[in-house]
Amino acid sequence: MLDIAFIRQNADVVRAAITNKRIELDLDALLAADKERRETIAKIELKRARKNEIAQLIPKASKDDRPRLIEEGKSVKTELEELEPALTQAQKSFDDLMLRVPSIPRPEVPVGKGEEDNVEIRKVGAPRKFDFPARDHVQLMTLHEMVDWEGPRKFAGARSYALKGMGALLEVAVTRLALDTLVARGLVPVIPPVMVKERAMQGTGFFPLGVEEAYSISADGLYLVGTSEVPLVSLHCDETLDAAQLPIRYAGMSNCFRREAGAHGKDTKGLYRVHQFTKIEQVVFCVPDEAVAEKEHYQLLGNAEAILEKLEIPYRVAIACTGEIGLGQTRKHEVESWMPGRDDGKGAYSETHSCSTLGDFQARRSNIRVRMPDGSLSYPYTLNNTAIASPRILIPLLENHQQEDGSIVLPKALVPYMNGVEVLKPKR
RNA sequence: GGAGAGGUGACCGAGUGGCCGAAGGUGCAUGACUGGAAAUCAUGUGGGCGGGCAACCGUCCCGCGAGUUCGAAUCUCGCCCUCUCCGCCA
Repeated sequence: MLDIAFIRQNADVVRAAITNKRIELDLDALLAADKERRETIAKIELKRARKNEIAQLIPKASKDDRPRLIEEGKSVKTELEELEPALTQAQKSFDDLMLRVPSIPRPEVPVGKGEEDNVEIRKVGAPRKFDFPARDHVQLMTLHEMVDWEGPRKFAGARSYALKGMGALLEVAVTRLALDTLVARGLVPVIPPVMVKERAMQGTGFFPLGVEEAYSISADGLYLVGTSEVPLVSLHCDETLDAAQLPIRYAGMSNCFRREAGAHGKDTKGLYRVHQFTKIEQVVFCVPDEAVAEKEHYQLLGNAEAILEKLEIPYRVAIACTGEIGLGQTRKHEVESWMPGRDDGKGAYSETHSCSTLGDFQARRSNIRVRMPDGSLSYPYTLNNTAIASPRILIPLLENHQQEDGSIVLPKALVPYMNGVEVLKPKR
């Protein structure tokens, strides 16, 4: 959410952000609703002032004056009752529109429509050249009996799966490796609720635009989160943090649930796009200072890269263009891991991490404030980045480390987490 | 799920219809006192929204939402949350 005063004074900037982020929103409707709302407030407050005045006069008034005042009180009350619905309505449409106003992309974010307009920043590690026909993760996982593809589809539907055997152990291993890496770097591990109220989804910017993407538990009015960013940020909703306690850095671990509405037929093969997965997510609250946020952002990015390096997976980093960044994000870097089996075996870099700065967008929506050293109140900035998401990360892990006979040589850093197993041998 | 208790400012806690944005205390800030500190004394000490360059003014907020009333922290109804006991249970 943006400050309405900022929107009024910088309508052009906001308009550009709406266009560039490809958001559907009529800014003029918002400005009109704002005007309407303020004018109505002015009218109503005048009446309320009179109402309060009368109420104070009555106990002091003489017996003769009393009936007259009570009568006036009654009529003011009636007048107020006539005015108030207009305010409620104006406020409601104002609020609805405000929730759809995007944050302003930072200057370094390239303007663009889609993925093809993202700008690569660097490549780390070279894609491996195979001197044998490389298998994709579906073949490898089948060979190793790491996953049950068929069973779950009978009782849980499309895009469901069950990791088993070494597949299950690998997920535990990579998540623990990621978590340990973050803890060593000072993040506080958190296992938060994954069922949350609407306000958390709204507070973090996923609602109202993303309602279709979330599973809802209607009996209890709850939603399953698509990332632990939602509960982690919400942990501090309605709080006033002290600047001295910032930055707060969390490493959340949770299952994530996504309906993948609108992705029908896309990435249906394998474990790239699934409804339920496990993710370690980094979330940071910092003081509202661009330089500080900048530092935190690159630190989060660095953490993710460190994990990929431990897993010996080649990757590249790109900055996402305006059309690819979310409503609240002011800047997003994507880390794309090399997946040899993608693109019909030609291999491709594909997203495994996403590192975002949101400015005070989420803090405003979630009512999280910070008391600055000078005593003033402000909104903290929030940032987040994936540390690891599985099973997606298993795709590059298996595909990059496969041998001709189908065995997998595990990266050294992972071996302790696999109880000393260095090579996974195919079962078939 | 059943029975009961409770939700007031940073915290504790008073307040059962007008003089309550809210006593008192604690904490905090500033000043006085002190060599310095403690203690003491004095003063100050919430937020949202609207208006205003500002000083400031108005309005709203005593868990949330409706209602009664000229007037609600105080009365009524619904909801949420916390705690205790019982039941159930990984």
